[in-house]
Amino acid sequence: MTKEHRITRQRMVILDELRKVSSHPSADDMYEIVRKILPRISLGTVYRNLEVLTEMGLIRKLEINGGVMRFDGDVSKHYHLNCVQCGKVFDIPEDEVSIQFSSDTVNGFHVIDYTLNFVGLCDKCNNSKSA
Amino acid sequence: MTKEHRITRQRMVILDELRKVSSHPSADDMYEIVRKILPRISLGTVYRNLEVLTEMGLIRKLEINGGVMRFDGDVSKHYHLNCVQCGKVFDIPEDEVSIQFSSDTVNGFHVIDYTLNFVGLCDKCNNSKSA
DNA sequence: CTGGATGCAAAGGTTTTGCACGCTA
DNA sequence: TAGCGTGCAAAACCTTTGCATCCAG
Repeated sequence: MTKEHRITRQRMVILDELRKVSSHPSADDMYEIVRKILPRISLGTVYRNLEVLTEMGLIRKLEINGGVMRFDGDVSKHYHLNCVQCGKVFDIPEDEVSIQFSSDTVNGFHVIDYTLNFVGLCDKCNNSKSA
Repeated sequence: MTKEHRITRQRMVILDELRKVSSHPSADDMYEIVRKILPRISLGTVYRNLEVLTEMGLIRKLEINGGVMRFDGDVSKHYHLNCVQCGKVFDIPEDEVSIQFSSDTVNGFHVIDYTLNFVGLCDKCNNSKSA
């Protein structure tokens, strides 16, 4: 049978805090955030829980720009834009983008899922650039 | 002015070999491939050249599934599918997919580029699964 | 010749893991 | 009470970098 997942204080706090922020933090960012509430938590525990929560479908793991993994407490369908100027990651609602491919079979391959990430300039950086 | 880039034997062999394969190799894969031709080449040189060749636009750097970086000698526009079964990466021609968003401004963001990767089953794995 | 490129090895940064103890269910 | 989870620290991994030497232009 599937492995049992207990609700520990650490796991709960990590999930709660991740859901509060919109910054798409890295594991280390989460470590710093959670440490303010649970000062004795270890980085390993943060990594392990982010992994477990991802498996459970409660959070999403993002691979935005080849570097570190980022995490998202919002599991609803949406895309991301990585600002080349400030490096921050922003949400792009699903309905802003239209993507189509031959149902579940593209070029002989059975498509299960896809990831779509945008690279560009956020509102703030775009304005300060033209100023 | 822009930094000069010399044509060294190592750089040439790396580019040639990458163009020959369709496996989207990692830096370490490339190291093993190139080592058969230049046994004394170092891993650092492979990394440095893959970086330079990417800057020069002669190859592409791919971030397929959060793990290691992979490289592609084909710089024409196309997408990739990562097979969940065998882990290999396959090309998907541009015309198999249609993607649209509000020109260069999506949700207030200035879009410069985007990456689209598919996850699924390759032809081979899909067939052996149903067998 | 000049300075970009290489080989080697060490360092850097992120993520994983072994182990003894703690705590949830 | 069983065994999953935790804290700590070491290890594993991938990638970058310092340095003396080499070589392309």
